[in-house]
Amino acid sequence: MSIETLSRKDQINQVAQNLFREKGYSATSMRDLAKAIGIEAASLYSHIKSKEELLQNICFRIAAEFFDEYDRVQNGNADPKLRFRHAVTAHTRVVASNLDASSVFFNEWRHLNEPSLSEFKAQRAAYEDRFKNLLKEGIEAGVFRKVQVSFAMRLVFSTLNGIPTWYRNDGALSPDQIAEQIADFLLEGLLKK
Amino acid sequence: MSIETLSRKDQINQVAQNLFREKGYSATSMRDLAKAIGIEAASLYSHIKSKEELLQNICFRIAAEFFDEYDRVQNGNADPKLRFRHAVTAHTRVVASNLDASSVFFNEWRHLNEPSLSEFKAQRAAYEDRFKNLLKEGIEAGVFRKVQVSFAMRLVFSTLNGIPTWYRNDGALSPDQIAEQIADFLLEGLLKK
DNA sequence: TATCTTTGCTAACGAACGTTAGTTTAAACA
DNA sequence: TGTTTAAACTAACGTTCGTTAGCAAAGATA
Repeated sequence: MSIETLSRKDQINQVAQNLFREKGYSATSMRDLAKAIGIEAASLYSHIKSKEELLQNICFRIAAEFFDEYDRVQNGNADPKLRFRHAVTAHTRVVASNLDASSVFFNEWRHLNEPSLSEFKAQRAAYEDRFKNLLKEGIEAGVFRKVQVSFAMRLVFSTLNGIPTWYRNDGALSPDQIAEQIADFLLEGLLKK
Repeated sequence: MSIETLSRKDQINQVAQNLFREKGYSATSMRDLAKAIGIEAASLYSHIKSKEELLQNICFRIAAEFFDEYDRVQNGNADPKLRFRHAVTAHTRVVASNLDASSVFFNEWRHLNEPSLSEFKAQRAAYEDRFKNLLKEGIEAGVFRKVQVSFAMRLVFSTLNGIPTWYRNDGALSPDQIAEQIADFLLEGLLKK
């Protein structure tokens, strides 16, 4: 969907995602946002309630995408290695296909106020727990090395959540391609066997 | 060195590191900073030139630490695997021992103005090149899998630069300990061999 | 065409921003 | 002790902030 066919409200959300990512939430003024769209700052308020509402929408929409994509690829039948791979590739695809929103999700969530802030943290913790369980199952099945589950989960998410710092979705590598390569990297490591 | 024995200027830098990390550079006001120290905002300017000078000092001091620690552990004699391990553990130690400054270095550098911004990017690129070369040597020596060097470097730094999002230097795990474990993770991967 | 609703505008509010000027206090030194 | 210097203070500057009020234009509906 090109940007011209979006409703103004959707357009505001999309441009806000991009500006919040590039400049940060606090350093992005409503006048910056309005100017990027081509209207006056006050006109934004015909479509949105507040600046923070924009941040909330961005953070919780992409959070829902993470959950949805995870649930879609976890049918519960596969072995631990494959289930972990599916989770990693699902997460990677969501990030790589939504670079602006993901960046905001990873870096700007702290500017949420209560009660959104607590809700955000709760959802994130629940999502992280799913990956911890996958790691635990892999270790118990003897497929993964005996690493600390919580520690490994943090390293995995560090790797995945850094994607927006370097990946450009410009056709050179598709989201699906980097998803598979990142899964290989996490599972196999750098060393040749 | 406890915070009481610091010069006021060093104290300002230290508190600024912490606030810039916790709230972000733009969301941290000079009044916030002054209040955390226990003086008035205007009094800060007896010791510093500007808010941006604080950011510059933080970013370039930790950048120098990265280079220094890298150079210290690279004597050039070791094999590719060990040289890579030394680079990773050196980087990790600097991050884990300077969580506030590292966070600012990773996340707030974009608020630098020219010419500091270009200088920052140049230094970072030079540092990243050292890791790319280590990866290239490891692949050519047949020790590392044949991955894209630039891609692997990005994944490595994503893993390392995410440390401040989860690590607390509270004695449970020392910087040296996580450095070794992270190096294992990057080299060996999750799968049991 | 007449009416209603949506979407934009200009103007402005009160608050917070980084920073400067000018002054007072405290510390260091003669 | 008297003098100099460093480091704090109060007050305020011009700017920008998110947001609101009130009004005009444009589009949809009757």
